Formats: sequence, C-alpha cells, structure tokens
Amino acid sequence: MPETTHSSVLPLVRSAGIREVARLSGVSIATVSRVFNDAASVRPDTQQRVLEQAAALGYEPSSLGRNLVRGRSELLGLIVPNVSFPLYGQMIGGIEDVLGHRGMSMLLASSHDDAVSELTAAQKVLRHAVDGGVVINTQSDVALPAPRGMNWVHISPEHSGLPYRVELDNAAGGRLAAREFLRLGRRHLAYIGAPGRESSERQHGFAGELSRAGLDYRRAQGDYSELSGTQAADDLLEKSSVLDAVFVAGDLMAAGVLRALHMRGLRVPGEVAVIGFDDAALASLLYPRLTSIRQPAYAMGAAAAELSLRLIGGHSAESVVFSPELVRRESTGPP
Amino acid sequence: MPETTHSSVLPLVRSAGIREVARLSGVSIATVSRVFNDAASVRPDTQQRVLEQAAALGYEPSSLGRNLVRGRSELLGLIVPNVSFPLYGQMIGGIEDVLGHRGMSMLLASSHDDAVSELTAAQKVLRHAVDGGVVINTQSDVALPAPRGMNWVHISPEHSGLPYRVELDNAAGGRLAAREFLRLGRRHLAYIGAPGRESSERQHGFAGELSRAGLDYRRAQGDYSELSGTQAADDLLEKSSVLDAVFVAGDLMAAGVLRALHMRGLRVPGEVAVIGFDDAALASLLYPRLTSIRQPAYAMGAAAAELSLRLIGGHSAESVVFSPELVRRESTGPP
DNA sequence: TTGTAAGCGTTATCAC
DNA sequence: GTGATAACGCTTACAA
Repeated sequence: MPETTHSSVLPLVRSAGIREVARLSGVSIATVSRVFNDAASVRPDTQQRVLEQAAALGYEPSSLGRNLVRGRSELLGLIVPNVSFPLYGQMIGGIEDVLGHRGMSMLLASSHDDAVSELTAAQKVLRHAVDGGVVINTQSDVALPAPRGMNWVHISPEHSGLPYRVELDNAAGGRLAAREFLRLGRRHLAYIGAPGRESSERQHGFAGELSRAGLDYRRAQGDYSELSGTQAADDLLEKSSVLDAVFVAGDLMAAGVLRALHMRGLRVPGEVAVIGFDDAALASLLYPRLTSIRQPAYAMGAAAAELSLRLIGGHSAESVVFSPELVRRESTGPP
Repeated sequence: MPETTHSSVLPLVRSAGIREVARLSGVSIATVSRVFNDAASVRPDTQQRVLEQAAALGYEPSSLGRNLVRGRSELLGLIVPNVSFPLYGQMIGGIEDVLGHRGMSMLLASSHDDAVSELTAAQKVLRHAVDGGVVINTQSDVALPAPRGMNWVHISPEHSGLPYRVELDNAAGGRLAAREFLRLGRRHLAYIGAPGRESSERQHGFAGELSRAGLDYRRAQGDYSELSGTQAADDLLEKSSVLDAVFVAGDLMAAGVLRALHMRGLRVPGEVAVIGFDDAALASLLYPRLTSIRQPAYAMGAAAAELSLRLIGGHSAESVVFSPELVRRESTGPP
C-alpha cells in the first residue's frame, strides 16, 4: 500500500475550511460565514444543515482569516519583567480575567528587567498585530514602538511621557506605615529603601507623616533582595543603639530584616516592629508574620486590561491610581 | 479645518503594508517580501532601498498575512493552573527562553485548577491556530481537543493516555529525603502528604528507602496549604512522643510545619529535622532556611518547549523524566 | 535579479 | 435569504 510521501518539510495538515463546509452543505461560503457570525439572517433549516456539516468536519472559523480581513487579532500583548515574581502573576491574573470576558487572549513576553529585551519583547508581540498591550514596570525611558491606533498601557510608577498608566500611590503607603508606628507609640524609626522612584515615593510619604509628628528617622539602603535587607538592618543596628520600628520598601528585604533582628536576639514586635511593602504571599509565611502595605496587584492588572480595552474600542481612557492598604500581622502587634 | 469623521465604530487605522513599501521603493511586493525572507536572492542595492523605506514607514511584515499563507501561526498555547504560583512561573520562563530562539510566542491561558476552565482555555488558544501547546498540571482526565497535526505536551505527573510528557521522578525525591535523614542518624520519622498522585509517589520512594533500613514512619495528611501543614504536624506531635524528622510533600506545608514546631518550642534542626519539596523561592526565606527536594522547574519548562517544537517540526519526540535534587539548608543541618 | 499572479481563509458589499 | 466577488497582507511558483 502506498505511503504518504514523507518530505523533510512540515506536512502541513490543514483542517477543513469554509469552502469544504459550504460545498458539502450545498450553500455558498458566504452563507457559512453568516451562520457563524450573524446567524439571525440565515434560514433555520439552512443554518442547521451548515452547523451539522461543520460539526461533522470539526470545522471552526480560523481566526487567522477572520482577523486578516477585520484588521484585528483579538490579542493583547503583555510584557512582564519576570513571570516568576508572584506579584506580577497576580497582575496577569487580573488582566486575564478581564480579557476572558471579551474573548481576547494574552500574548506573553518577558523583559527580564532590561530595556533591550523589553524592546525585543515589544517587537515580538507587535509582529502578531496585537490590538493593544500592557507593560508591567517598564525599563526603557523612551516610549515603546506602536503602530498607529495601537497603545501601550503601563503598570508602572509615574514616568514622564507615558499617557496611559495604572499605578499605586506609593507615598500613601509610606504614610500608612508611619501612622501605624506612631499609633503603636514607636519613636525610634528607620526606613530601608532601594533604588528607584517607587522607593523614594514611599520614603517621601513616610518622612512627611513623621515630620508632622516632629520625628526624624534613620535611613539605610538595599536593593530589594533578602540579603540586602539583612545588611541594611545590621548597619542600622550597629550605628543606632535605639531602634524600635523599621519600615522596609519590599517584603523580600523585610524577610532579611527579620532575620537580622532574630540573629541579634531582638524580639519582633516586642523590641522592634517591622512593616514591609507589597503584601506578597511571602509576608504571611514569615515568622513572625509580616505586617505589610498591600499593593492590590490583581485589581491593578484588571484596571490595566479595562483601560486597554477602552483604547482598543476607540474610546477615551484615563490613567488610574490605586491606594495601598495596611495589612496588620504579627510583626507590629501582639501575636 | 475639517475633522476626521468620528464614527462610533473602531477607526481601524492600518499601518503601512507591503504594497506601500513596494511602491515607495519602486519595486514589486514580491521583492519586498523576498527582502524580509530570503534576502540573499535580492541585489544589495535594491535590498538597501527597500530596507530604508521599510524603516521610514515603520513597516514590519504582519504575521497575520504570513501565517495565513504558510498555515502556521508561530504561536504556542500555554495552559497553566495559576500564573501566580512561582514554580509555574519558572516553568514558563524556561518555555519562553526556548521559544524565543525560534521566533515563537506564547499564548497564555489559565485553567484555575479546574477541568472545565482548562477546556475553555484550550479552546481559546486553539482558536488562534496555535502550532503547538503545553499544559502544566492538567486537570482533566480526558485528552484535550486538538486539530490534526497539533499536539499537547504535558508537564504533569504520569497520566494514562498522555503521549508527550515532561515529569519529575517523585519517588526519587522521596528516596533522597529518606537517605538524608538516615545519614543524619534520625530514627523517628514522619511523612506529611497531600491528595494526589505526586504525593503518593513521593511517599512511596520515602517508604521504600526506610524499609530497606528496617525503619517505619508515621503519616499525616494535609492539602499543600500552610495551615494544613501546621495541623498535620500538631497531630503528629500529640500522638507520638518521639519525632526527630519530618518529610513534607510541599514547601508551603513545610512552612506550616516549622511554625508548629516553633510554637511547641522544638528546635529545628536540633530536635526535629525538616525537609520540604519543590525548593520554591520561599524555602530559602523561612527560618530556619528549609532543606528541600528541588524540582528543576525551569529546565522542565524548557524541555516541554523543545518537545513541542520537535512535534511542530514533524519530528518524533519522547517523554522525558527529570531527577530531583536535595538542596541542604539549615532545617536539616547545623545553621 | 525581478515581476506577475495565484492563492491562504475569512468577512463584507453588492446584487438578486 | 442567499450567492458572487472583492478585499485583507502576505508568500511563492513561474515567467521574464
């Protein structure tokens, strides 16, 4: 029995197309198309016949053809620094849920916290003619390329020249932390920051609230890593004999701070209270459980998706600012 | 001055196409196409002229048109239970890096740990005519739909009827844990498991190695959550007066176990040694840092992508099994 | 080396 | 209510 020629090239098995369905159900391809789009304008029995044939052949309209003629892809490009960072995962979840309701899908690419690969990622998703795009924590200081009519929505701290943004009120987060420490009667405070605008805004809010209460605070700097948190805390503890509260710009660094305190035998929150930032899943797993400033990542992702959908629909859209929230846990209160 | 008519319908601004580039550089569209595909067959100066025009117009070949004629989409569908789970994030990272080198992109959809939404997710990515697909931890016990010539690759524990799999040797992980405890001279052991095949395989390996040493072990059951880890450990500690080592089926549960031990004033690893599973980022942040059985998530993702690419290329491909690795940290050894 | 022209799978605009 | 047919943006024989 004759074998199919086995070329070295991909066999390219195309599944049944609109033509075949049309031929087998004795109608024109236009009618088949109507059945799948504007069913109302087709006589019920014709419709039924077509639907049966389609089912028999396992036919589904190809979005390739459809999108080509419509000039849309029903795709949203998504650029994330790093997929394995849980906070970004939550944002992606929010985006996906919003898109799902409108039948759109997500094209994902990573920027690896680097401006060059961010650009590469953008070009990659652009090639697929995405209708819109969301970029989380952009690395580049110039606008990403975009064909006319397509827009990028940014989930990033404020950045000049980015028209559509979803961001967190970082200064408000700093104020929340300061107020909590004051409420607890702590007077010997410190802030452990990191490079970048987000950290400086958090610090700004923190400082503002403290100065209103006539208090100063000590400063140290890390890089958001656990180790840098430990080192920053050690620095602080060597220099200042009294310290009863530390506000840390990220939960991961806060984990390092807790470790440093533990190593020195300082009780948390008894002797030192600690507040982190982000409220990542990690926060509630540390010992003691970490009080943190919650960043509503899921909601921010959802808002970015809504914003993008409005733009795709040709509507106007405005940037949106989210407010953080204090989540009290053991590291500031009685366990 | 006349305003553009502002209809309620999407304006549909198409960006420059191959025709425009061809016209402006005084060649046929075929030549433009060749420049972007098979550059060698075009005279250098013609090529240069086209390239310049293309750059000026910001032209990039649309994959819609290209894929339509080629019958491929350069898209890989990816179905993940939950994007915010870091281990899955690592797998996605591995997949993306492999795809990136071959110019393919990832279409992401979530299954929310649920068979129905997994099917929905599959249909969603299938509509975009993906060339291949990867499913992480499938929920359904029937095969996902696939057009002829398209295949799903699974990153899942063994599951009957799934031809292309990437999986971890879970039993080997259990053996590693058992051997480590034996090496440390621990004799009063326990296993805290969870529902599902993965946990039972881990337990099987653990038990096998222990029985060779003539040892028995206690058992408790959780559900991979932190709280269930605490409860399981409490159960164990109430019933057995002596316990000097606990192997836990997941790092999150292990965090709960550490908490339970701490609450009872039991020193880790002094009185009780603990080994977790997965080696999630969390493991090295707990106090004490958790020894864990590492699951090479990134490599597993990369392998799944390679496998899928082979299938897309029409080649044969085989399932692959990865070996876990013991990562020693404070919870089993001296700090 | 380049151009012409036939498709790829659809939708949408006309007629009928 | 239905059928021709012209796009959509591109690749690829085949001719020149």
